[in-house]
Amino acid sequence: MFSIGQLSKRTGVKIPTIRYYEQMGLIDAPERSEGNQRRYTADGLSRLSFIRHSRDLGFSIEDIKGLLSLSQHPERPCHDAHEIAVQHLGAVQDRIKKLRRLERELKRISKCDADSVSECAVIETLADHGLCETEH
Amino acid sequence: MFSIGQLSKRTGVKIPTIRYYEQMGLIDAPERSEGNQRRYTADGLSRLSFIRHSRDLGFSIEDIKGLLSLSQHPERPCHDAHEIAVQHLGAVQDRIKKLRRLERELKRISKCDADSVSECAVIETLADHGLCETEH
DNA sequence: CCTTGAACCTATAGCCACTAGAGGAATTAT
DNA sequence: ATAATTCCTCTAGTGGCTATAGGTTCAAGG
Repeated sequence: MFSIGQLSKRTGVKIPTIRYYEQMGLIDAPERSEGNQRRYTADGLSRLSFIRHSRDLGFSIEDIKGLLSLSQHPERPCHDAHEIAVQHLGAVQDRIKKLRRLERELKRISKCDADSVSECAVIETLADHGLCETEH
Repeated sequence: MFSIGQLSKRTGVKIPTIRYYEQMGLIDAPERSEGNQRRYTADGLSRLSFIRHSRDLGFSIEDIKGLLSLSQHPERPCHDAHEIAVQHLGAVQDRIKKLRRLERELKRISKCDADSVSECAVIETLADHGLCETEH
């Protein structure tokens, strides 16, 4: 039996976040001590680790609800889990593309060696989209 | 003189967002028509374009306030603008790194060809961080 | 057994950068 | 003149937390 603080330390999820997940229905309300404090089992620990890990990978709370309910039904085909992962992969690749364009742009404009703002490439580029090298 | 709708079309910034920027002090409150509707000048247009562009590049509202006040004082050294841009570049590069690790991970786990969830790599990987190839 | 201090409880509000909706007034086109 | 569209303000909601206030319970030391 873990207290919420112990659970937090073991999973790296902050205490208010754990309570938030409970409220959002991601984790079941655990048993309570006589004094009404939450007491978690190993099950709760692994479920929270699953959530933590999924959040690290950028899945939304809604996605995770889906993934969790899948993981609870091992007999079902894993098609749905793939769909969620693949869809997420697409979104991630999009974000990477955009960020790399942005990186190029920022590198370019921060090379500026002007003395005053009037000739500064940072300001100029921000003011005039036409000066950009790439679309974003 | 543009109405807020025309300004929105020209800059691609949604109407409620323009009003939000006004509230946040990013743009000055414009003149009003007799019937109390906002009327913008070319100045307002270019300022909003600047903001739009900066947001596209991922600068925060606070960053943009700084950049705007710099752009308003062309005699000042552009050191500060650089600092903002360079700092932002660092953050962008960090995000890219994380996303690329994540991409690898998602590619790996979505190759799974199991029939049921019980052997599915997606679920397994999410449940057990130890199976990951990379840190994240 | 009693005290102290840490950890816990609930409930509420705040963060960012918007977005949506209600209910009404002004403008524009026909 | 009327109808359609755009505009106004105000309030509340989004996601995923985080912080605060004011109180209760728990575990360890004396």
